[in-house]
Amino acid sequence: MTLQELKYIIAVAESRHFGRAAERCFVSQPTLSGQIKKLEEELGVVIFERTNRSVEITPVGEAILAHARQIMEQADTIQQLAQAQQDPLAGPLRIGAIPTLSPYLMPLILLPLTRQHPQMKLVLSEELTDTLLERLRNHEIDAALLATPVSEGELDSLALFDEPFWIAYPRNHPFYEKEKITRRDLDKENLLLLAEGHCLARQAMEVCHIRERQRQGEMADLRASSLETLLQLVGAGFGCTLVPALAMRGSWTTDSGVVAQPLALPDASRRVSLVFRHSYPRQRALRAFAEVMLDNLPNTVQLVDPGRRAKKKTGRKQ
Amino acid sequence: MTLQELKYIIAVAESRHFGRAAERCFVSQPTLSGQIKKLEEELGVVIFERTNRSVEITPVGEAILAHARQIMEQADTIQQLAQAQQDPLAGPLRIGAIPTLSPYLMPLILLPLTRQHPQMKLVLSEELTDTLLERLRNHEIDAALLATPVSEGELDSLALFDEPFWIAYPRNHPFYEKEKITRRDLDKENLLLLAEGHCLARQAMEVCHIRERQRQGEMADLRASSLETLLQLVGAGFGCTLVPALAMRGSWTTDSGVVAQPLALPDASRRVSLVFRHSYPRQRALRAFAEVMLDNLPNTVQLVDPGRRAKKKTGRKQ
DNA sequence: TTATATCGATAGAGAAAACCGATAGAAATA
DNA sequence: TATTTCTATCGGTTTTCTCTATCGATATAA
Repeated sequence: MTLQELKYIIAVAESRHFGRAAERCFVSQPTLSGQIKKLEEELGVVIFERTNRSVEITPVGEAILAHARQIMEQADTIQQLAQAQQDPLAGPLRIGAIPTLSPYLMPLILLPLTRQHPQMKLVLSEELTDTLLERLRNHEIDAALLATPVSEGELDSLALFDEPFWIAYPRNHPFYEKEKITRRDLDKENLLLLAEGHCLARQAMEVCHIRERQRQGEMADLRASSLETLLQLVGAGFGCTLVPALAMRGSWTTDSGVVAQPLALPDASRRVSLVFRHSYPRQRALRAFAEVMLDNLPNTVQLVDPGRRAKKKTGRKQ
Repeated sequence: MTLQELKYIIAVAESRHFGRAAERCFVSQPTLSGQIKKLEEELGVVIFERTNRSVEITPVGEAILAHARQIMEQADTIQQLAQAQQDPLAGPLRIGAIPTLSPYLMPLILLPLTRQHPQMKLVLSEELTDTLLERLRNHEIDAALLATPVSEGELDSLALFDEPFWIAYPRNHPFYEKEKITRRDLDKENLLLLAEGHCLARQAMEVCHIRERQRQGEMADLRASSLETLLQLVGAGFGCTLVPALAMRGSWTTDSGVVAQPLALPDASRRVSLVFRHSYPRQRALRAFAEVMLDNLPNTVQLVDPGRRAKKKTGRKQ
């Protein structure tokens, strides 16, 4: 049995004429006759009772026809499903992001995204890097916004931007007087860190040349579970900390006694990338998503493609 | 899209392994890979996301799969429909019969039929010859029991038996004294006839050498609408009439003052045949039906195949 | 009755496809 | 590094589908 054969019997049943049915199916009449005969032989059933001047469907034929119509309907639905999917942006895109990035980046891009790609739907999740990588491998999410590099064989990543780390300290702190804060300044400080598992904690230690062991002894009991908590701790005078630039776009200085200022260190930043499975089929959708992100980032971050901002402006003028 | 391709994606989805799926479909792995790739290209959609060590179905693939399963289910149903139909006796057989035959023949065969072919279902109808022929042409019935010959190009007929005409007359009629009734006797009689349209009326006139015109003038007002009525008229003394042998198997003589006796005329009979469309596909079912009929006829009729009764008896002894 | 037209079935040839075995290529495992 | 395990790819073969041309039967028209 073939979908084609079912199409043929539907055509014959509706036109009650082999010639016209063949025409409707864009095949010759012998082709159609042959195929129907083949189907009838395969099923061992006569579907059409035909003489030279009449084609009538048998009772079994009628029953078969009903199912054939349903099959063709289902097949149509499959075609339509595929068609709807053709727009690579359509269909929900499941994106995960790390907690030190998601709450500050997503608000910047959600509105522009719905403006530029109204058909695109996002399903967001916020998890630690390791969890995101596992969900990525399990096909539970389509892509993740991470601080890279991450070592994963079957994952590809698209580098988006470098996000500098700022130093946050209480207003009564000596840093408040300084214009430039160097690494030597940092070495003397009590650096507050995020809880285990946050990549930002490890990166902050690297920037400040703090070794794991040294840290553990010192202040294992003072690790915050979120950036917001961390800044509360800073405001309460427990120390200072490194925060990613995007988290500092509010008016933290005036509100809570916490001052943030850029670090005068060349490598005090993290590279944010969009990570996805090497075999992921809708990479065009991901790229469109990334484009919108890059077009809506503040100047506090440096795009990996430095020519991008210029391009964007000239693009708008044309 | 092909039913085969849908089978393939179902197999891959269920085994999550191209090699094993191919094995399950009795094809080689390259064949299956190629077919799935072709389907994906045709739909413009990736159904399976595959790496060297994992095969995962995409969300669209999942949706397509659901419909594919429904399609295969419908296809299975078609196969089963055809299978059930394979028994040519199964499925209702729509049989029409003329009114002068049906009430006397059918009671003889219904019981033996259900005994011999329990799966066979009959749908009976009783109409005049012309109506039956038209319903036959319109595919509203599958076969008709008629007095033949009937001139119809696209119809075939299977001759069953010759049913003699008997003469029925009131008990006080001079025929009661006679042992043999010849055509010369008939000529003098007032012959009652069935209403227009009954083939029996025409046949009776032919047997008695009555011409149409002559008849019309004489007794246009005395034509019965059924054999029962006709016999009532005979009993009431309005004349005598010809009745087919099967209608005379009861005890008419004693009950109603009507006497029936065979005619001593060689051609005073009608040939009863099973008539069906030349293109009718279930002729084996008809033949089985005819066999049961022939095996259960009384000796008052002559089978067309004279060796039949003997065969039947020897058959039972073995 | 004889020509003409219509319709489905059939025959033979050509084109398309499905399929297979062998093998490449990539990744994990030993 | 060698081996194993997968899927993808490559030629070549076989099957199937499709075509044109034609037959045979029937109905219509002359």
